[in-house]
Formats: sequence, structure tokens, C-alpha cells
Amino acid sequence: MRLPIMNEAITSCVMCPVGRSSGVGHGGHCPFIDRARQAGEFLYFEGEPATTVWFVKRGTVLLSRATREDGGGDGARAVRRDGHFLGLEALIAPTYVDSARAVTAVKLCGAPIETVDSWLGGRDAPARMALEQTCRMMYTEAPRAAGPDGNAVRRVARWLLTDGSTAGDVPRRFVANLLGMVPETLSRALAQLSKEGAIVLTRRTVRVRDAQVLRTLAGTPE
Amino acid sequence: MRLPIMNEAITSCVMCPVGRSSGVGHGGHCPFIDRARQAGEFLYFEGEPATTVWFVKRGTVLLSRATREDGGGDGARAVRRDGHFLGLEALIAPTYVDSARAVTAVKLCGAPIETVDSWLGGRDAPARMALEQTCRMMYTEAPRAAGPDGNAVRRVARWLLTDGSTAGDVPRRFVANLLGMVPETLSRALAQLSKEGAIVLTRRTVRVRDAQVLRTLAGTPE
DNA sequence: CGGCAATTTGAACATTTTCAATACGGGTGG
DNA sequence: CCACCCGTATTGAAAATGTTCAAATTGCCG
Repeated sequence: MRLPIMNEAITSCVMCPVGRSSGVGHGGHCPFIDRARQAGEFLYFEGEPATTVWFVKRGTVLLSRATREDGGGDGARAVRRDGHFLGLEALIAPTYVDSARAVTAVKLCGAPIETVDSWLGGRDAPARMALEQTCRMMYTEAPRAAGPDGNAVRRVARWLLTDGSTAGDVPRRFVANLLGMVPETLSRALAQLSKEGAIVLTRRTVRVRDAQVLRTLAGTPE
Repeated sequence: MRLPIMNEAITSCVMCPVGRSSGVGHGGHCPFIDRARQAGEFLYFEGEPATTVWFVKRGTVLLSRATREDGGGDGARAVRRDGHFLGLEALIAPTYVDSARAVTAVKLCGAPIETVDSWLGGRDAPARMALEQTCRMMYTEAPRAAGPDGNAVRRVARWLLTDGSTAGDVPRRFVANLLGMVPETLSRALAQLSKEGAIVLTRRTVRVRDAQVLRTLAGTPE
């Protein structure tokens, strides 16, 4: 069952969800400003102050996150297309979480976070709260298996660093699945991490002993 | 940089985002009803009519999606914890997209979709619209590499089925990354799919020729 | 004190990655 | 308009890594 992203192409603000919810066509004014980007251009970079929120009207944008300290890794993370928002992390974080690059010519509209903030209405409104919680969830989520993320040991180390607190709750076999490996492989990876002194292991618990070692093995910044 | 999910444990409705945005403590009433689940219990199943939206106050819930037709594959997809919403797809789809199972004892609160609908306020309000677009995005997204999703050919076939329209836009090397493989492997997988007659391949485009063959190779329902 | 289910371990087997070399396709400059 | 260049995609063969399958271990629960 494939959910339609958008019923039809967005050609005018009256057809655009953003425009419509701003009341365009009924005397309202949409605070988002049309922009265009060529294929290859960046909209924003990971780590940069999150100043503007974007809405994609037409085109394809690629989100990526540096996977290595040197910025070498080009971890593509997701594709955003017609009808998607970009940079919503501006609502809940000071900086962009990933870099956004147009991979086709793109038509979008954008607005400064302050504008978006008031456009969205009171912080306490249920819809606003749900939106923020959802963003928080999306951007907090352990970076998925993006790219051949190195070997199993590295993936497990990375996961323990970001999502370690659930390590005790979630049965091994599910954790393995989340990490894209079979339970046997997870088991061996944990054994390895234990041997290196990064964690303390019992059959049903994992405790981080030395986060620094873990970070080294994960090969990530932070 | 790790974003905090929640500042403190949720012990009363006054401290709960859902409660606060319902005006609890200021004369308001929260429509969400407290529930508890034991470890192992399911909250809902994939494919079932999406009737209620949940909010996790305390505990860990695992989202999974059947990966094979026979429901055999137990593809864990994500972990939801304190402060997360569950079943938000009810806003935009008739059925749940994945199954939710408590992996610890869980405290949550839930409300029927009709209630949530009016609680969230007008469908045309910006925040509501943004929330829905975001949900749409999340649930439309190509099912990430969850579990050892079979071999490269299967992963690529599956991706072409769900996200195929971007196949032409996004440079191969990024697609490879999104699928958790190196470009060389993607190249070989595409060559294979082409040999099987499922797709037509040029150096920079991919066109689906026979979706049925593709589905067979992907080994999924739909 | 058994019995069960999940996890761990071992060894053979598949698949993917790596590394290096080659083929394309598009853009550039003549 | 055509030849040349450059970066991306493809192909091949060896090496590394993960999976599979079977067996042993462990901890929990009755």
C-alpha cells in the first residue's frame, strides 16, 4: 500500500498545502517565499545554524550526514520530494542535523524560523506540540544503517552511543534486526566490544563501561 | 550532539506535553486516557484499522513490519520511548503501517482518532497541516534497511517498487548509500535485475519494465 | 529440579566489499 | 561538428565480512 505523496503537482499557492493553510485564495497571505535551486546546489549544511524551514514544491532533495570525523563519509540518509518539509529541526534544535542538496532542479518555498514559529501558532496548541514531538523523535532516532556503515562492531558501537539506554530493554534479536544484522552477528560484535573493554556484558544486559573506547570503535565525532 | 527526548519522567498530566497542551492545570481536560501494557503485549497490528493514537509516557515500544508475505519476517523498524507518539498514521491512513509491541512494561495514554482529530484543531491550521505532511513523509519513506533484508538484489528491487520514481534523479552513488551498499554492489544488482527483465537500464536512468517480476524478486506482498 | 526459549559459539558457505582497471557519456574547446 | 577529458558507472578477481546451520550453554519459570 503506497501512500500518495501529493495528489497533483503544485503549480500555484492555492494548490499548495502551505498556501492553503495560510488562507491563500481566502484573503490570507503565505509567509513562505518561492525559491529555486539548481541540481547540485546545497540548501543548508549539517551543523550550520538552523535559520530557515523549507517546503519542497517540485524536485528532489537529498539529505546526508557526515559519517566520519573528517567529513569524508557521504552518508546519504533520505530523499525529500514534492510535499515534504525540510529543515524542520529548526523548531527544536539550534543547528541543522543534516545537509540538504538538490539533486534535480528544485522549486521550493522557505521562511525564517521566527516567521514559521508564529505562523504555526501557539507553542501550546496540541497540533504544534505533536509536530514538535514528532520532529524530536525523527531527529533523535539512531542514525539508521546508512551506507555500508563499516562493519558490525562499528554499527553496534554507534548504536550503543546513541540509543544505548534501550539496550537493556529490547531483546537482542530485535536489536540485531534494527541494526541490520542477524542475532549471531550482534552477539559476536558485543563479545568483541566487551573484549576491548568498552562494555560490560551479561546475557541480558549491556552496560557501557568506557564511552571513549566506544567512540573510537564507532569512528564518529560527538 | 544528542537531543534529549524528554527533560524528565512524566509522572502527572501536568508534566506531560499532551496534558499541558490540553490545558491540564489551567482548567483544561486531556482527552487521552491512561493505559498500561505489560512487556510482550501488542498495542496494535500492522494492517489493522488505525483507530487510536498513543502517547508513550514511560517504557519502550518496538515497531516492526512484516517483511515477507507469510508474515514470517520480523522486521524491527524503530524503537519508541518516553515522549513519542505511536500510531499517528491514523491521521493520514486507514490502517496501521506497522505493529507495535511493548518490550518493557509501558505506561501510555491513548485516544480514538476522532477525538484526536478534533483535539488537534482545524485541518487547515498550519501546525496541523505540517504535522500531517510530516507523518505522510515518515510513513511513505522507503522502508529502511531493516534487518538483513535479504541480498542486494532484493533490497534494490524493493526500493525500486517504493521509491522508484527518484531512481532517475538521484545519482547512483547516493542511491547505493541509501540502500546500505557500495556503488559497485548496486551496479551489479541493477545489472541482475535488468538481465531478469524487470527493468530497463541505461547508464543514468532506470525504468521499471515489469513490476510483477520486480515484486517477485523483492519477495514482498503489495 | 527439569524444560523451554533465547543467546552464544563454531565451522562451512555466501555475499559483499575492496582495489584496480576499463568503459561510458557529457561537456569543453578547437 | 568533432576530438578530447573528466568524473561516474561498470566489471573482474581476491579478500574480508556476515550468514547459515547445527550444537552447546544459560537463565528464567513453573
